[in-house]
Amino acid sequence: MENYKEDRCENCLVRQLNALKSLNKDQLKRISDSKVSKSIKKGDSIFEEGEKLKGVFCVRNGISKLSKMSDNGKDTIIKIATRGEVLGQRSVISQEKTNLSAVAVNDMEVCFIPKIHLLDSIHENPSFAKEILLQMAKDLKFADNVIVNIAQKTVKQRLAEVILYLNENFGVDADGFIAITLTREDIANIVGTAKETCIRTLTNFKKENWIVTKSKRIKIEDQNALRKLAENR
Amino acid sequence: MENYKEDRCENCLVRQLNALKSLNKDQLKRISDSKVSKSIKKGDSIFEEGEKLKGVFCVRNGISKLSKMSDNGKDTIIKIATRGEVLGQRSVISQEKTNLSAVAVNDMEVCFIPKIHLLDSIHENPSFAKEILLQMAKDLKFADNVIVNIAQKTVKQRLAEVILYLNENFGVDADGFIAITLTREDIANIVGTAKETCIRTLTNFKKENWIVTKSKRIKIEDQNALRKLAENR
DNA sequence: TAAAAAAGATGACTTTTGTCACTACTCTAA
DNA sequence: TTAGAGTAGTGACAAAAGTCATCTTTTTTA
Repeated sequence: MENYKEDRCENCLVRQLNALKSLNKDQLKRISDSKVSKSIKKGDSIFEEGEKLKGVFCVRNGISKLSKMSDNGKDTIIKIATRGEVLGQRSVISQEKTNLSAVAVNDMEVCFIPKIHLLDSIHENPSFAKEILLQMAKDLKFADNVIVNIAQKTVKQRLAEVILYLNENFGVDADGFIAITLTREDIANIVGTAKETCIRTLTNFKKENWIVTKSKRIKIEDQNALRKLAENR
Repeated sequence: MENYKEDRCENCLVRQLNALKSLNKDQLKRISDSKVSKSIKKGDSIFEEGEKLKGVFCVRNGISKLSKMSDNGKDTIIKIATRGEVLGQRSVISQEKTNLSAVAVNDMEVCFIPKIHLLDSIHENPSFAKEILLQMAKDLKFADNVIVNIAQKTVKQRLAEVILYLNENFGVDADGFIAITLTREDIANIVGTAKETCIRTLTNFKKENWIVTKSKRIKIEDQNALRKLAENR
């Protein structure tokens, strides 16, 4: 956690939570004043599973993968977080060690908000607390979906779903390629399969002309076909 | 939702949330007065996926399975809820249709608490809101674990884990059998596998003398062996 | 309490997925 | 600019899990 520098980061935490209106000026100022921002290099970790966090991290720029290690030594990526999203909320709220690791997928800028501010605001400001509740409710619903998908769908279907998800959430670049480049292994770790199986399935999609790849990058050519597969139709 | 009867159910919601101290007398009385209790027969549903709930349900007696249907028509059981647990919280808080179905595993008694009371208490009482936040944080952590397990472990390992979980959470009866009897299909739906695979794996465990079964009921004979398997040692 | 329904169990077979070993490509840092 | 590290891709094979059919046992209910 070295390398901090003072900085106003435009109240990213607050903005992300859509709760700007629910914090008064004093609270805002207090949070804003205490923030420090930090640069993180691609591949470096923001925090590691098992760490006790002193606050939350708000993504200003770049992309982070949140993953958890299984007993067999393999990682599963639980979530991909981008600009505006808050990392470490869950464990700060429950005052436990974090159950996830956060690693930068590309160069990032995050700002750190000491936990006292988060906890105080929750306690003093019901609307703020409610915003956080809503955020967690959303995460929970998402998690339920992931569980059902992994439990019931094939790798083929889950991979199709993940590609569609990435396409929808990160958009495409000028050439139409999905604007987030993950390694095949990362994708496999989101899908919950082996790297080789992931690559083979991508090859399969290419042969069907549903996608095109250019080294790491992926472009969707037939969204409907992917959707049909993912949704079992 | 017919068949209500007036009843004080000892503030189950409040008790479950460990937040008794955080509600004042007025709030307690208001919630207590508005509660209605209901009997639900084994196999009947409390609510169905997609319903808009008018409140939450607190389990007074019996066991409920919370499940979600996949596109392929197969159920996955996300959670087993018992005495003191609250059903429908997530969707009431986010004011959305529920993403899960709740079905009674055996005869149940639940009490219904109109959502207005939950929402009001959250807004008026920071400690109460925080208790709910903690509850959801816990659920979220649990969900993360389930995701990693389904993604990385074999059916054998997950089944061992589920048996240990049931044993720990529901205890054993006079003969040492786990005090919750689920069908093999229910167990398969928790593990996220086919009924036949589940049965075969149980047979396997029996041959290893790790468990004993008596029709539906299961007794653990070698907890260490199961744990070792589940934890990849 | 007997018939029907539901659930458990198992075999045979197929499909899916994982593992290991290796080659080829691509990016990055000296 | 080039060597080396990291990543993509593929084949061959093994293991895990799913499906379908069938029979037995248990549970429910008329």
